[in-house]
Amino acid sequence: MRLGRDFFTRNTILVSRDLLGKTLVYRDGKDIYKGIIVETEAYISTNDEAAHFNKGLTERTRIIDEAGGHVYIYNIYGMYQLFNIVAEVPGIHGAVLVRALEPIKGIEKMYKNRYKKTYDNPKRREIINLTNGPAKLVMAYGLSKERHYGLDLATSRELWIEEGIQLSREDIVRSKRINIDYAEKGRDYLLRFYIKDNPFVSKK
DNA sequence: CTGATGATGTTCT
DNA sequence: GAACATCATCAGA
Repeated sequence: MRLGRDFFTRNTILVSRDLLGKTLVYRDGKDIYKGIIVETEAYISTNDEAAHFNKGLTERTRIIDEAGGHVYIYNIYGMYQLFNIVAEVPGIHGAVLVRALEPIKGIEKMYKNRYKKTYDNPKRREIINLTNGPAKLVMAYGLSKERHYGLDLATSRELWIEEGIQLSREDIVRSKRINIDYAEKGRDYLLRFYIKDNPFVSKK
């Protein structure tokens, strides 16, 4: 069952935590991709200099003003794109960065998207490396800002979130976010969540 | 396994 | 003109 609007229009930090264990589904024509979300980060509207929308919205971030459930994809370092999910009700600004997935379906296609070669007796290392980072999962799924920016996960026919695996409290680890040391306010906030001992988590 | 380095171009000042 | 929510690759151990 797809998650509806009510899941996404809650507090950003709760959405970020509750996204763990859920399934990100992408249907591209006849290809279906599925993966369990194993790592997320929350970016919030107050006192968080790491958030792109900290000083108001721009052309890049405008979708964050919409209702929770919309897709925010942006370019980084000139060569990568990262996938985020808008949270909160319209007018409140918050977003969740999806940092890592555990591939469930469409693995052979992901492999081709990532390595540009056919899937044949892959190494374990290559499978882990498919989706264990925020730009990697975008490449594996074949998502892009041009095609998917602004899609609504609550209603889209090609991209949505489903229930996945059941987690208990002790399966969830909370820590500082990655690579935001430039942010004086916010660098030490515990807004990163990941599934304990999952091999696809990007960093310990 | 770890840590260091270079690639690369959009976005915002 | 600087900054940047990253990754692949390489050297060393």
